[in-house]
Amino acid sequence: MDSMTIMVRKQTAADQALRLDNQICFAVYSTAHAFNRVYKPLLDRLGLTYPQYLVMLALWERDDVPVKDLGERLFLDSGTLTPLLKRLEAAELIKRTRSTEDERVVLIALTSQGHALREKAKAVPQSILAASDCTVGELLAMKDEIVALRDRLNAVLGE
Amino acid sequence: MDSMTIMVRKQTAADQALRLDNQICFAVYSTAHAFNRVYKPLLDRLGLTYPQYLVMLALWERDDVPVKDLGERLFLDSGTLTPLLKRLEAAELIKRTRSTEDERVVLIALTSQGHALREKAKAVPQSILAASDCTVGELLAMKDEIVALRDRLNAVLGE
DNA sequence: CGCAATCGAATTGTGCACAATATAAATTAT
DNA sequence: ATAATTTATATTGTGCACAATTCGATTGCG
Repeated sequence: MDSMTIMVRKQTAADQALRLDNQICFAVYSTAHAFNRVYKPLLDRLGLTYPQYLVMLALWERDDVPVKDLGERLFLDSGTLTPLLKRLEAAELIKRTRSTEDERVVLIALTSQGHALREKAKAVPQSILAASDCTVGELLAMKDEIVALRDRLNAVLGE
Repeated sequence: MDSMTIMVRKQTAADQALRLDNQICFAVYSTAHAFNRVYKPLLDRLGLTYPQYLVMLALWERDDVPVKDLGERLFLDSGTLTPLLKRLEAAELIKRTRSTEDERVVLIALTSQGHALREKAKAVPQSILAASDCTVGELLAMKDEIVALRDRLNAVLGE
């Protein structure tokens, strides 16, 4: 009966551990979807998807950069970025040009329309802040915790 | 010059607000990807993707449930779940059967292999906990904050 | 110098994620 | 009971996301 009790306790601990890890990862996963759904109607007006919006945000801070650079800033690879960037080029928000110095790299630059879209995009953040129903301070604190977690996870991936 | 100063200040505030909201949503978005990448090698051994793993976790807690139920628990719709569940059925982890009481609903039940996979899955959470490099308490606190944020976002979507 | 190794993008194939639509079954209203 | 509406799932089309592979350009090493 002792050994049986121990077995039952071990199973319970494993179950709870599994449940815990799931809850945290699932919390992040489902919150990302929730954000996406809140952003969607706002970004529809700009003609952007959320990943495209992220790319534009990155480019508004610094453009004329290689695809590789964008990928490192956004944690995305060329398999994701290449078709996305082609769609942004088709929408005439960016221009893709091969570097003359190194023919392997493709430089991404904003068009005048791409720059102009920044003004319209300024309406977006207030709506999100309102939807989150948090103070700026609370969100900043959460962000720092989440980023710290992300960076530890990414550190494990880099061995 | 006064009016110009005001304009400049307004622009700076808008820029910062936009940057802030971006950082929080992007933090969640990029952390979800980081989790996915950490899970992948572990779940490969089980023959599951991360969304499939979430479905299995939900079913291990309660199965013989309609697709609708799963969708509500995971915040996913039938367009996502139907093909995913068909793949799990092809892998012989679940069985999909029309309810006899209400022919509209499809009930999802675990097969014996589906139940059995639970034992192998218990190896997963420890690795994730180790990768996160956090204490259980820290992760629980973060989870609660993130879930609270998610629920507020979802509340806005439901009007 | 020449050639292997590396590098940056692009391509291919699989699997979500969701909007919009379709369809069949059940419920409600008339 | 028949029509209109609602409900649960399935289908279609678009757009990520990433592993694996390919390809041309560049770098390094002997």
